[in-house]
Amino acid sequence: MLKFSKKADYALLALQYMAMVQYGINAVPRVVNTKEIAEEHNIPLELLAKVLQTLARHQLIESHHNGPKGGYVLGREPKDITIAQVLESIEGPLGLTDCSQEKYQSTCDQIARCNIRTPLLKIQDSVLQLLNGMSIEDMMVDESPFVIIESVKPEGVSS
Amino acid sequence: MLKFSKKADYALLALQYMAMVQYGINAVPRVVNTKEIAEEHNIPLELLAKVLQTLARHQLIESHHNGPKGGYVLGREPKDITIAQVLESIEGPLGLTDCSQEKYQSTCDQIARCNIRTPLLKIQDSVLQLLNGMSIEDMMVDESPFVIIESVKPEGVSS
DNA sequence: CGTATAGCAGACTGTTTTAGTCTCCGACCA
DNA sequence: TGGTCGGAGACTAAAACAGTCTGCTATACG
Repeated sequence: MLKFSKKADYALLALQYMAMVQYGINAVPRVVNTKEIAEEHNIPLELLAKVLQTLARHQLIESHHNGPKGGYVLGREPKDITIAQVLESIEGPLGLTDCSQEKYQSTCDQIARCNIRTPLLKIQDSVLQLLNGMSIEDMMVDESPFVIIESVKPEGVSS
Repeated sequence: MLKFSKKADYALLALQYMAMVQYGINAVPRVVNTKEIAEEHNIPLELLAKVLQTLARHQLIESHHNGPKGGYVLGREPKDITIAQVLESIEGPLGLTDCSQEKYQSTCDQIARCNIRTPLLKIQDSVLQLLNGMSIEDMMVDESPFVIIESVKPEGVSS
């Protein structure tokens, strides 16, 4: 179903929150800690903690390891944190198939006669481009200017 | 990682194969059975059987329930079978988050203060549009005209 | 000081999903 | 009438996911 994991959702929520605190209108930039975000968004504290640690390891956020006043701030401007980067930090390199990573090609039993690899890689590249074209900044608007994109379904899939 | 399931991969492989048999250059249209596809692509027979049954239930393919001469043919022209339709048949309605399906919104603990729903739905719509814009027909070319799309990565994610 | 609070790291657990198997059924053709 | 096909469901093993717990180090503050 191409679904994001909970961890990815939490990461995006947290980053959006931090962006609002630091760069939002009338914002008073400050360090935010895990607990604050967890309570704000009703996220299991320890799980969010792991997510934020991962984001810090990937330099999307900066940790201020300062005891009771510790916490995190964004590692760069919201516009420079793309959705793709967040997903890759949390879920690892993203690819529609295993064979999009060189090192896993050998594990595919179908590769010998696989005729769908190239078109699939093409799709994957478009998805990646899409996810890299959107950043945390785009998530900071209250009422996102929702562009109604006509879903081009030649024929519906009967259920 | 946004990966397709094995079943989805198998479905696409099978559909591409059937399309080549029926509509390929110099093709002699005929019914193909599960075994043939499984051997051709080195796919576990019984698993592929389930996949094809699902595709038949969704009318993407037609089953010819005719004993030893039974098998499947495409339910419509390759250009009218989009990747999105295949995925939805196999993996159910696709959405980046649970809350993209109305019925599951109530199960989300974050929805009260969720600021990322709208932008996420926007991304999802684009992905859907992408997957609906590509069909089995596009997978029939031997050397797919791979369009080099510059991956727009503002800044890399350090590992 | 020393204690409470913050992040860091990894082991651990329960649940769900995925991949794959097995069995039995009904239809059909020869 | 037996062998071969699709249809359907139960079943199992393994991996992924979500969440928890425990112990560690650093630091602010009283």
